[in-house]
Amino acid sequence: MKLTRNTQAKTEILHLIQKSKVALSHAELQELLNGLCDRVTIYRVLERLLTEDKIHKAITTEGVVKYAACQSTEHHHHNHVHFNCTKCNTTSCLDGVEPQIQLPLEYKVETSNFTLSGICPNCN
Amino acid sequence: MKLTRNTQAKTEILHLIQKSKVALSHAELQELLNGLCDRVTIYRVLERLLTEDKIHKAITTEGVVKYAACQSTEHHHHNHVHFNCTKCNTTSCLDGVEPQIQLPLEYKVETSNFTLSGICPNCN
DNA sequence: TCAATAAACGCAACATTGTTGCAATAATGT
DNA sequence: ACATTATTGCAACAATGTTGCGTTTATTGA
Repeated sequence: MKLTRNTQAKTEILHLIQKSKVALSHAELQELLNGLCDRVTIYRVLERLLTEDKIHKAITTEGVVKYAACQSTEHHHHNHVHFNCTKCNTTSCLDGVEPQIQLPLEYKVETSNFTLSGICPNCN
Repeated sequence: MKLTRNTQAKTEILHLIQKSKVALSHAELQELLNGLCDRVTIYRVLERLLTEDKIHKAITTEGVVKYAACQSTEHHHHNHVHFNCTKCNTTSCLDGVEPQIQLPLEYKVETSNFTLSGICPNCN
């Protein structure tokens, strides 16, 4: 495996994502980082964290890309559901929920994205 | 209901989406339209077609927004699954497939987006 | 501990995608 | 055919994402 270094930017970005209850967009991370590193660096760090399986993508029903920490490293399924609240504009993982889908065998699934949008319990 | 006019751009864009077997992005539509109308008009027409329920959005696992025609106007469910082939880079509706999701009652779902990514039967 | 190495960074410049205001145009009802 | 107003084109802008390159810095081994 290729060497990947734990830089200040990478450490801080991962911490931010991990301690956040909701998935964060690039713009939100940039805000939180408050100039600690360059815009471009954020993109590159996120790319690295994705390939290292430290974080995963959640895509809202509007097409906005957000990032969330991967939980249990052990049997962590990426095919869980994300919920995007249109009121507080947060996206979070519904960890318990796993969608059941029966699709024709000819399809080979590699990645998936399930996102529901609406009103979350907090805003209800 | 407010008046909406059937302009040349709107008619052509809807035709393109309807006769296409796969969902089309804004960029792909612009290419196909070959200068028939402005970039901005395409955005506005798509917006109108969405509110008129003539088309619906499909969002790839990469966050790219694509548009597909709504099929049977009668009992057309928008919570079907889209499949995005990473080889031929097409996104299409899996009309028969409907995901089963049990989520806590406190969540009020308004819209949803289910997208699988991988290899489609044609590229297999 | 320190020097060598290459991963990671900052910056600038660019590409793509989406939005807004306003004057000109064209689709509809009469 | 005409008046009304939805729709368009254009220009300008904002937001988002990418690339190249010279510099910095985290790591490894002497």
